[in-house]
Formats: sequence, C-alpha cells, structure tokens
Amino acid sequence: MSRGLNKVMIIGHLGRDPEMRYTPSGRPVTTFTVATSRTWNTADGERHTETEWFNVVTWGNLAEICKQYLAKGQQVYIEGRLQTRRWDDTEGVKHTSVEIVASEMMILGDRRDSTQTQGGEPLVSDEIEDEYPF
Amino acid sequence: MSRGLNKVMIIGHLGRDPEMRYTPSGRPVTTFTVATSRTWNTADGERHTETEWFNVVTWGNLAEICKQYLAKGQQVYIEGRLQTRRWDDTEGVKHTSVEIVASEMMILGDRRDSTQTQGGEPLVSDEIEDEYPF
Amino acid sequence: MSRGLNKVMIIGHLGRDPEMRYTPSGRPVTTFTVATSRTWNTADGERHTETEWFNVVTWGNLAEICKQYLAKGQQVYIEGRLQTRRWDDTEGVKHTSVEIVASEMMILGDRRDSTQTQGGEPLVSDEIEDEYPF
Amino acid sequence: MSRGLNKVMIIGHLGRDPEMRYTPSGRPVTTFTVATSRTWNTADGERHTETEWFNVVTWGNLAEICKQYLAKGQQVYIEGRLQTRRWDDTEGVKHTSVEIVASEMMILGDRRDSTQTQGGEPLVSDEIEDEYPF
DNA sequence: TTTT
DNA sequence: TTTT
Repeated sequence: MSRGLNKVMIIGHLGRDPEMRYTPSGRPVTTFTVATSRTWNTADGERHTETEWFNVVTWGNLAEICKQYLAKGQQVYIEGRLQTRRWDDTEGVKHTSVEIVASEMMILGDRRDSTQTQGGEPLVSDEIEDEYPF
Repeated sequence: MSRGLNKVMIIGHLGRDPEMRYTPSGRPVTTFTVATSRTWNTADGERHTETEWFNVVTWGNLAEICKQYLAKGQQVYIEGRLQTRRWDDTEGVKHTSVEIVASEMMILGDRRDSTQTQGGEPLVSDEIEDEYPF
Repeated sequence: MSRGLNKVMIIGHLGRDPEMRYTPSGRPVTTFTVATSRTWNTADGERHTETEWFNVVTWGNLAEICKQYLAKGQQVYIEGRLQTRRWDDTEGVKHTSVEIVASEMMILGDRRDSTQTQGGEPLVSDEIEDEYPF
Repeated sequence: MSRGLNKVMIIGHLGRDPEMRYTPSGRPVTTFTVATSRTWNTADGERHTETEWFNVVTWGNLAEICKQYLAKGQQVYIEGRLQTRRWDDTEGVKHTSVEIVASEMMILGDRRDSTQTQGGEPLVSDEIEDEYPF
C-alpha cells in the first residue's frame, strides 16, 4: 500500500538513443529523453505547438530492455513517478533535475520500423519475436 | 485529438494555503504546493520515506474553486500536465520551474475537517453541500 | 515491457466490508465494491448524480492488507486492470462479471475514522502507524 | 471539481472499423472495439497471452474524428470513464454492457499505415497533414 | 534532441 | 474482432 500517489504517464518520441551505464554495485541504469507535443488553436485561429521534454530513467531489467530495443525517434509509452534531484556541482552551483523514474515502458507503432532505425537488416516479425526476452 | 500524452496524477497534502492572483487580462490563477510521500523498506529492513513536492497551477474556474475550498494540510487528488518554464531573473540568473497545470481537482477525506482548517465554525455536511457551486 | 495498456484508476467509497477467502492452493483473495459518483449540471440547470459501482479483486499480500484495513464506507484509491470473466451457471445461464484486478490501494482521508469504522477503540495516528506492516 | 475518480486508459488495436450513427437529436455517436493484450510467463516458463476487449463510445466532435481517422487494426490510446448500462430486451432478458465513454483519443504509430488500412491510395505525410482538421 |  |  502506498501513502501518496505520484504517477506520470507520457506518450512521445525519443530525442536520442538511450544510454546505459552501471552503478558501482553493478546495477544497470538507462536514460533517455522523450518529447511530448501538444497542439492547440488560439481564439484567433492560429495553431500552436509546444513540446515538453522529459528525462526518463530506468533501472534493472527495464534498463536493459530499453537499451536494447529503443532508439532515437521511436514512439513510446512511459509510466513512472516524478523525481526531483538537487545537487551542487564542483563550482558550488546548484542544479535541479526533474526526471521520470519509469516502471513501465511500451514500444508503440510498428516494430519493424523501430528495428530498422537501430541500423542493420530489417527483421521480419517472427525473428524479432524470438529475440524478445519478455 | 491529441498528438502526445503528458499526464500527471498525484494524491498528497497541501503544503500551504493556495494563493490566487489575476493575470493582467483578469484571468484568475491559483497556485499551491502538494507533498506526496513514498515509503519503502530497504533490503536490511530499514524504513525510508521520501517526499516529493509539486507546484500546482490552476486557471479560470478551477482556480477560484481551489482558492475557496482548499487549505494547508488538506488531502487532494490533482490531475494535469507537466510544464517546465525557464526564465532569466533581473540579474541574469537562469531559473527553471516545473509545475503541474491542473485540469482536475478533488478534495479527499472528510469535508468537515477541511472546512475547519479554513477557520470559522465547523459546518455539517449538508450545509457545506449547499454551498458548493459545482 | 507490456504489449498493451489496460489501466483503471478509481477513487470512491466501499459499499461493504471486504471479504477474504483462499484459493484451493492457499492464495488469499479479497473482494469488495467501490462506488464512484459523478455530478454534473444539465443545460437547464438541473443537477444529476450518477453512481458507478466497481467490483474490486485483490490477491496475495494486498488481499490481506485490504481485509485488515478496509471497511464499508471508507474512501479509497484503487489502481489496476479491467478483467471480464464469463461463465455458465449450473442451469446453463451465461454470466458476465467485470472487475478491477487491483495492483495498488491507498486509504484516503483520516485514518482514525477508518479504524473507528472497523469497530473497537479509536486509535491515535501513531498507534496506527506502528501497526502498519508496509 | 469532481466527487469521484473513474478513469480508464487503454492502448490497443481496433477490432473493426468504427461505426457512426446519430441520436434522434442529431448528436453523433461513434462506437468501436479495442483489444488490449497482456503477455506473461508462468512459473514453469510457459508463455500466456490474454486479450481483453473494450467497447468504446465517443460523442460529438470526437465521434466524427474517430469515424474519419480510425480503422480496423489501428493502434490507439483511449482515455475515458467506465460506464455500465443495463436494459431488458424485447423478450425480457436482462442485458449488461460495459463500455468506455472516451474523452481522449490518440492515433499511435505511423499514420501512413493507418491511412492505407482504410483503403484507397496511400498518402504521403504532407497530404495527410493537410487533411487533419485539428 | 523527437514526432506529425 | 485486433495486434505482436
């Protein structure tokens, strides 16, 4: 049971390929950015678009899956909680980082496209399927 | 139809009374902060609590309702989208603000308590009910 | 990673005390109902309220927690997935049951109230706190 | 402000083309079905898939957009509330229908594919874009 | 830095 | 009835 709700759900496109590293204790962490766009018409009929960028962090198994199957440009659904981190850099300047700690990820759209984006030969569905460890 | 999803849902308690102001064009804006707590046990059995604070912004009718019915300490459900604003202050220092632009608000728990918190006589449920304009 | 999203989030009040039973293999299952109300005004100024009832099912640890801490009338947040079950009864009549298989539960409002509802002495917050196994 | 939360969010594929009709008062209503699949591995390593079907109802502008841009097989995000309707048919048999009354819809994946699915010539992106009234 |  |  939880004592509060802190839930973020986004659908958008990756701004760059995911990056994976390991904590000193060997735990995988993958980070990437996701752009979500919003379009609306003003009263005078003009059309506006605003893009909000999210920093996404994933841990453990999900980190490995994200590293392996996600690439720049792909459309994804991400669910997680919002986390603000604050730190001082070596020159004493304060920094704040807001990020989504993801608990769920879902690749949207056609998977063949996404595989092609990662370079290499396009795979047929069955071959992709067989590769999926989940 | 939207082109991306940017949805935040939180349940927590107000850190202070809401503040309402008006834009130059007369549109009401109400802001307040909400704390959401998360508790978990580490592998060695220790218990941790972490609190994430959210800045909430509401506009129009919802701004007026929030000003009128919310108070410090109350438990609320807030739904909206995340928005990052960046600006330079008069000394040229860069600032970033992350806030939830709320589209839904729901008072949780017993309303008599919340009314008492706002000062004045405690009201019975029916009397409160009659006051609600929505 | 999931292949589809099936997510339900509700806030409402329990229609009756939860009921716990065990599967043949000893796994606890707790069920209860939750009412969520929606109020709106029609064009001609009349006010309407509609109540939607949800059947909630919880398994394992969450089932035990729900049995122990929830009671009729309490306000809760429930998150889970929607599941439709179909079966024929002994007379061959077809039945359909739609229920939320809960993954998250959160008691809303003041806990002292909820404890009182369960009968027995009202507890102060700290005492309740100590009892919580999660 | 709402008095309860009743929110459903799904991502899945349309089981058939949407159907639009009009109420006696001329209000458009579009209905379609969406399949959401869930895959998991049992303890003994077997893989299971379960599909949950949702009936989706949309009204007004959203109904017209869904009729115009959705087709069988497309992947969509749908957000709305769950509604149960009960009625007796002409032979006195009781019926129950559970459906999502949608408030948001988002087409996922590549739009060119979805347009092709609707039959006719595949369109290039710009041509599709120009057609979009929102 | 994404996408339509 | 969908999709991977």
